[in-house]
Amino acid sequence: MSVDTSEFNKRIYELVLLIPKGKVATYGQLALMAGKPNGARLTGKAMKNTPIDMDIPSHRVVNAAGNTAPDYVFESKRHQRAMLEAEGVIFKVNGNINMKICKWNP
DNA sequence: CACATGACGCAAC
DNA sequence: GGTTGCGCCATGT
Repeated sequence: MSVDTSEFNKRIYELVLLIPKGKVATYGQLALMAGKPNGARLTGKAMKNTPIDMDIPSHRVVNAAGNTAPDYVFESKRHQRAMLEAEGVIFKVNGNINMKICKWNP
């Protein structure tokens, strides 16, 4: 267990908390901000490790393609898409998020 | 200790 | 412009 990983996850959570409503961030984006240019996969692991009990809007984190995560990680059913839509995130007809508009730009 | 897997990203086809 | 393959880091078997 590298201590660095723990710090990384912590940063990821902080960043996710900073994602404004109606916007979404990509794994690569968060990973880059957290100090891991190529740690996109680590971001995913970090999220998976994050208990939904917290106030972390993990549903605002999507992949670069604007595709939402599988339902099994969200114990709260497949709410991710619904929640995002409720927050104003625009989904394209194919089911992907319109990153052009909804991508978080800090 | 080596191989396989994963809420991924980007380059190439 | 959609699809396929390889690469990235960390963890699990």
